[in-house]
Amino acid sequence: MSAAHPPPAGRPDPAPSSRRRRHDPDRRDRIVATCLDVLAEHGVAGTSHRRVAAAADVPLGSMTYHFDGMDDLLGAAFGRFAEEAAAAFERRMTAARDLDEARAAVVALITEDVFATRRDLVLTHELYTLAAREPAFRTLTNAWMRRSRRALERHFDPTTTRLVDAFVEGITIHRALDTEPADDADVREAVARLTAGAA
Amino acid sequence: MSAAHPPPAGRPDPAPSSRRRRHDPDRRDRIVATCLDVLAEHGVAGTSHRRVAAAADVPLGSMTYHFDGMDDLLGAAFGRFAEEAAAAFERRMTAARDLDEARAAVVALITEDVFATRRDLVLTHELYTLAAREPAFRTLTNAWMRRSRRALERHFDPTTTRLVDAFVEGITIHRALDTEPADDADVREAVARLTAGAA
DNA sequence: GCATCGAGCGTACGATCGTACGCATGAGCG
DNA sequence: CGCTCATGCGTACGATCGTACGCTCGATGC
Repeated sequence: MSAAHPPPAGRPDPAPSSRRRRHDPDRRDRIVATCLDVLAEHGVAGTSHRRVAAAADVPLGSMTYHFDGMDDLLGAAFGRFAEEAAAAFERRMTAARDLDEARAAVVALITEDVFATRRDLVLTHELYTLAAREPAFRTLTNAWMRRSRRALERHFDPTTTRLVDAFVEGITIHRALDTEPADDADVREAVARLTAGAA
Repeated sequence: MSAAHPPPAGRPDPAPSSRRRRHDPDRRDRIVATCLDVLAEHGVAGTSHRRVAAAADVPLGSMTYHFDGMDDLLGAAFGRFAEEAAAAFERRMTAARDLDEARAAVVALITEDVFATRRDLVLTHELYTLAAREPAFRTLTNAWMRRSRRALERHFDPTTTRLVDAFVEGITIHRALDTEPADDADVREAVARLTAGAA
């Protein structure tokens, strides 16, 4: 923490300067991105304005300037996270060309670690926990889920979609908790069963 | 919160007094129980020694006396929670007499709110989140899961057990997040499929 | 070129945190 | 009946928190 900013020196590109260097959209983004790192490492409980500011190498004052308090910051950070996760999910699912490929995609999402880096796992649960307790954050998780489901519904009927979605969620938890998770083969088998006749 | 406790009046039995009233095992228990309430309401992030002490109506000093810091307190509280949850789960599952009743029990666990009061949902996720980030708490969740699974394995083979367990977990999340969860009938159907030929 | 104005940040304040330290107090023994 | 000692608690300290306030300073209009 000691010698923070680049400092007086730095400023990579004071160059362009053509028009407003003032309202730097970079700042806000960097804060949001860094906030996710801090959240992944210290959890909501350990995330403070100061810690994020230090990690993002921005002055503390920027925090209250760019965000209306802690909840606003958390909302922005988790919003971005959910956005990216949903996008990745969509990409994966829309790439599938038929039912079998869709099933394979679901299995891949679980077994490969696309969705399962420890970081993402932690962030996901941190968000879920927040949403479970505070309804305000549920609009965020709901939007995320809705989007994921829409992607699944390109291949499965709505009912099957909900079931598969839940199953994926559950397996993901078990992975996050290091509980000896089900074998890949068993997961494949289970997905097959859940989606039997489900176009 | 205002007028909580039974209060100054109470002390049901200062009576016995025959031997040591000093080491009051009640104190510690009440702190642990109250801590769970605080956790459910404010989350790990909002749980402090002071808040718990106030809610449990014990002096602040008791906190550091009975527990070696915050983590110890959290461990004790979540330990009790997991213990109770596992016991309830076991009771439910061991009551089933055959495969069909076992399936019904699993469905009941999901559809009825035995396991799904908002409070328990919140506490569960709060614990999972902690465990996802801090390995120390994973021994706790692992023990819980292992116990739950052993109960399931009275009726299903190990592989099926893991799959069903994951499915239950996933549906539970969806309920916690108020995402429109799957219909009861669909859940029943899904469990049937997952457990087809799984004695 | 200068006056003006708002974007952005440095700093300081009050609240609250976890924890250590030392005293009260009542049980147990002679 | 009094001494002793550990249990249990009141309190105070240093660190850290979120946030408000006011200054700096570059961009813009004349």
